[in-house]
Amino acid sequence: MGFLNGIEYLDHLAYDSVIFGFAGDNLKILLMEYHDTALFALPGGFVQVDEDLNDAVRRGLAERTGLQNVYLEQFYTFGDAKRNLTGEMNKILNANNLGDDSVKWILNRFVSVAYLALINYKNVNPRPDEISDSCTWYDVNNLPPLIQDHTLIVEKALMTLQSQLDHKIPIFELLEEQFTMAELQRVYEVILNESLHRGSFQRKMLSLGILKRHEKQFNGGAHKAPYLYSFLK
Amino acid sequence: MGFLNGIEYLDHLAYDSVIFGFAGDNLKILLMEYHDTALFALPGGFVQVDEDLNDAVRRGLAERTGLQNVYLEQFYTFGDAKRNLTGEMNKILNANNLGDDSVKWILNRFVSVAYLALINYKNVNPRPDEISDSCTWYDVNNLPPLIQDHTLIVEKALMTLQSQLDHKIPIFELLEEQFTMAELQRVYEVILNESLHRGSFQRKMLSLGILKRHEKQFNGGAHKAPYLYSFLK
DNA sequence: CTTTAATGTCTCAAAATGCGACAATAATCG
DNA sequence: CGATTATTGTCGCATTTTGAGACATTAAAG
Repeated sequence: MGFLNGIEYLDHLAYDSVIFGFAGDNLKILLMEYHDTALFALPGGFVQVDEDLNDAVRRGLAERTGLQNVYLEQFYTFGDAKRNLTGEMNKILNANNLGDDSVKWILNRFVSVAYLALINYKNVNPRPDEISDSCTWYDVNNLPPLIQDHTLIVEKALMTLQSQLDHKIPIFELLEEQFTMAELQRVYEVILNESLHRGSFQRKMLSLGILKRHEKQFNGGAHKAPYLYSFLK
Repeated sequence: MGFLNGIEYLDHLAYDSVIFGFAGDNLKILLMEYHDTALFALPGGFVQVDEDLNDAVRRGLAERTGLQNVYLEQFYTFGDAKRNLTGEMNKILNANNLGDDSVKWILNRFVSVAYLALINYKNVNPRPDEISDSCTWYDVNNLPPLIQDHTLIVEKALMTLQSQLDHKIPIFELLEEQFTMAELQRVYEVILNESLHRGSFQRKMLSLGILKRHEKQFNGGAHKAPYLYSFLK
């Protein structure tokens, strides 16, 4: 077991979360930068000895974003023996004056269970923890270099999103309560990384019977004002 | 850490494998029965301290089935704090005279990474390990009661199979090198748990361009002899 | 008032799908 | 040995889904 701030955690087990938001025209994820290291990482954490794995991830997510009840899905567990580079972790520990023996367990090998979350960009107030300078949004197609195998984790998260876009993923978690058809289409296009035909997309979405149409908005933009939609539930 | 037969394993981390085969007209999975306990479980194991998680699972699979290079896919990690019922494990340890302190670590909480495998029923020679009486096939729709949350693990494996049947799953791993269209259709029907229209299924499969048609077989059965097919690769 | 560009909808062709029907075939049985 | 029977491969047809362009509508900009 390992201790951190007096709390006991399972050794060798961690989680990392790929937290997706949608802003402007692009998918973003939350990244943390550690003090004085220029090392970027996915927000992650450890599992307390009597805590459900899923609860641990929700706890960490709430601490980082202030959000409860977000859409959260486990997608893969990364367990290569060599995935933990002790050099990087040493640098982080030293920069934070955490070099004493009581936290040496953090340098051990860790198997990490990876989760993806879909959240509304605007509802979030990212909060860095004690050992990180920042916790901010980065464009998924323009990430800084990440520690360990975190780039691979992000790639796998994206693949999971793509493969599940048709069925299971509640895309509305990424959008405002009300949104235009163009915004919805843009989310699909960014996740699938391909452009879709406007007419066909609109017809398909409306035929699914999952959208409620509201009055037209007067959004101040030029040209014909679009309807607003929301997801039925 | 924990030791077993002089080998060191990561504590708190295990894997379980749902090994699918297709025989007669049904999906089957491999289950183990522990000595003198009437307890059934999925074949599983532990991860050595310097071993990749995926390698550990392949090692265990080879030991149980004698097979190398099988299709293997990680599908979920089960991490509830209460998923390990010490009563069941105690019973198993006692029945095997393993009650001494050196294996008490097995009674700890374990997070288990679950894998599914697709293998050819006929190529397998299931081998029980030291603490199990048997390692044999059971019809997926008629399983004995399983320990811990293993029934849940099987259900999730089946759901994963269903959701991936269209895209990613190499179904041919379940079949002989050559097979009839009726056999292939039966595999789909069993996994999807619904009957399919014969003509449409044949047309669809042939249109995919992934099948090679061979000469007709003389299978000794009555009626018109069907073509044999194999998957292109 | 005209221009411009985004929006909602429609039409048409092409493709995919559901479902039944038909002829061909090979073992079985009278 | 010929008729029966059940299975197979294929086809036809109606229906549904999809891809792509076209049109009128609309609201801001010039």
